[in-house]
Amino acid sequence: MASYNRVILLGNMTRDVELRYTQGGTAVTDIGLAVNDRRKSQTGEWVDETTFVDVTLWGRTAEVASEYLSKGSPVLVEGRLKLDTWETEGQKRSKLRVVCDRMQMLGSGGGSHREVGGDDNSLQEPSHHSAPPSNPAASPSGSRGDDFSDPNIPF
Amino acid sequence: MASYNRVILLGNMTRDVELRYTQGGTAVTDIGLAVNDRRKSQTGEWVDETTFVDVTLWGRTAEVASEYLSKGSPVLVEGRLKLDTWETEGQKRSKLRVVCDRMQMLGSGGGSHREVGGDDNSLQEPSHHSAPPSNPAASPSGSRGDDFSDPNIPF
Amino acid sequence: MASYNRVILLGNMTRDVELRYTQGGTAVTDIGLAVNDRRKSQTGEWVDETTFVDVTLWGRTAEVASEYLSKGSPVLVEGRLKLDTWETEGQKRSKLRVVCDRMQMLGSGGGSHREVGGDDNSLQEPSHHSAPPSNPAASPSGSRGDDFSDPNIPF
Amino acid sequence: MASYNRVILLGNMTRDVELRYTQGGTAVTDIGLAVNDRRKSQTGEWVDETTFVDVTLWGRTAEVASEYLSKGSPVLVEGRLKLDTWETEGQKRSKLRVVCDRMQMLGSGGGSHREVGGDDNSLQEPSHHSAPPSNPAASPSGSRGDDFSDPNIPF
DNA sequence: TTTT
DNA sequence: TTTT
Repeated sequence: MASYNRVILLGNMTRDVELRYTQGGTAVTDIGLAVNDRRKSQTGEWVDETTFVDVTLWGRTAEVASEYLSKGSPVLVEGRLKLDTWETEGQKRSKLRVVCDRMQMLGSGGGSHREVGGDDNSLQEPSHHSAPPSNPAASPSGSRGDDFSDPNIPF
Repeated sequence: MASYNRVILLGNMTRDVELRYTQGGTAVTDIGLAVNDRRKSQTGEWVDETTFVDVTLWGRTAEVASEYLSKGSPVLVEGRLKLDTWETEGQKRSKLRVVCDRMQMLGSGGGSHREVGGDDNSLQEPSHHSAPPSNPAASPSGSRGDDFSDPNIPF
Repeated sequence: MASYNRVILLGNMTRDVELRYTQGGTAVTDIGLAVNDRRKSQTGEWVDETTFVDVTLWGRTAEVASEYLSKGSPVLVEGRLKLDTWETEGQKRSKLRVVCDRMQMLGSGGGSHREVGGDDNSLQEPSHHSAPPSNPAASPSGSRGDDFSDPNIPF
Repeated sequence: MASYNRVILLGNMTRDVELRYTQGGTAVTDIGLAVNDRRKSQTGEWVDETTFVDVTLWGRTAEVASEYLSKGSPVLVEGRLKLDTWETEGQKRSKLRVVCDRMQMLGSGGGSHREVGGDDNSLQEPSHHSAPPSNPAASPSGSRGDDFSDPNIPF
């Protein structure tokens, strides 16, 4: 019953980013990632083995990728495996891809520190994402600062 | 400049959960985890090596842990390393712990499927946590269902 | 140029283990894993989303799986994504699977502590796998104990 | 009983590498890693939070680090948490560090593809690391090539 | 004890 | 300070 699903990939983008938008206005994109692995063959030479993976980025992560990344860019993504299934001419088909939770750009050029996705990284309310939605009064935006002033929580 | 920080531990709790609350009303707790590793010694016997780690849980995750877990419970946590630093008698001290993003209970008894933390796992807006806060109109809660009806996004 | 490829899955086996052997006598098997994820739908109910993944186990790991696991068994695997490619009727096809480096059984019944794969977990020579093969004299099996007696390395 | 222990860090080295050797001739080093995290403070500014971690590298991995890395170098390490314990003046002390299984250099300058640690990445015998060392006859080096020619194993 |  |  228990389960866990985590993928961490560091590779290079195989194409430029093409942003789409849902009807609700949320940005989405499927980037292609090439993850290289060099392994020694039986004859002793090094053989490159490349794994091509499609990675879906949502929301702000997709927009940041679109703005800063392009074909060839190195990038680290963290996410989960997802299985898409569909039918073509009566044939069941399926494909694994990664849905990204977090993206870390690794551009050698830029010096910008950018990680997107995951929680919103706010210090004062580190776990707002797991706060009970049924009790919005527990963390109104106006009172968030209170948490941080708690002397017992040196977060 | 780029960075990444990820820890995944599966172990047993070394004590019961003691919930605390910040002034803002957010639940917090530091659980103790014992992670066992069995390694072969030089004489060929198996030697157990245990790593004890303190893991901080926030918000709903802390509450769920408090409700369902106790000393001895197996649990999987995902999070990041965090360094606490302080001074005692003029001595600088520091300690690594883990701040949990996600928790997965592994109780052999219960059949309940429970994973907490991370995003809120809502299908219709998978990355709301990374949505641009500066543009709330782009994803008002009343229109979230729209995203899901988008025919081009078989998420 | 840099790359990294890591997958960690916890799920249940979708079928029994069928061991095969290479001509060289190495055991191998492809297990099926069902990784469940429960997410909240737009209407508020919990929807189960299952990701089916094929995972290849090699050597001792395959043998242990064959001995202890069967359809339904919970298991945690760590490995990397691998892309298989082939042609069917002139059509290029490909499929992602996971090649397992490490397996951890999670059977609620058994109390046996078993993790297989990865290094051989020998305390006295923790990194023999990355020892220089060009200098076998540096770590002959007969002298391995020496490492452990090194007073400066409280490993 | 089950356990899992995995850490993945990407950061910058806080000092140059100082190689040591065990009596058995195995290289070892403890590198310092600074892992930066930028989080938004309650007042809306970005605050940098740095986690300093000691990471132990063994064998070939230590040597490669010593050769190619220095203070400031970006590097990705994968390993496990380990708890060191000792006594000072009757006081029990302990410290968490990471023992590295795998290292990936991320030098912006070099174009060299280098990952060290883990298995030896040989295509023809992917899981030799989990082969029973007590039975070398099961995989003599002379017969390793056979595995690869197995038509049923498109590894 | 600290890196970008 | 410790869990199975």
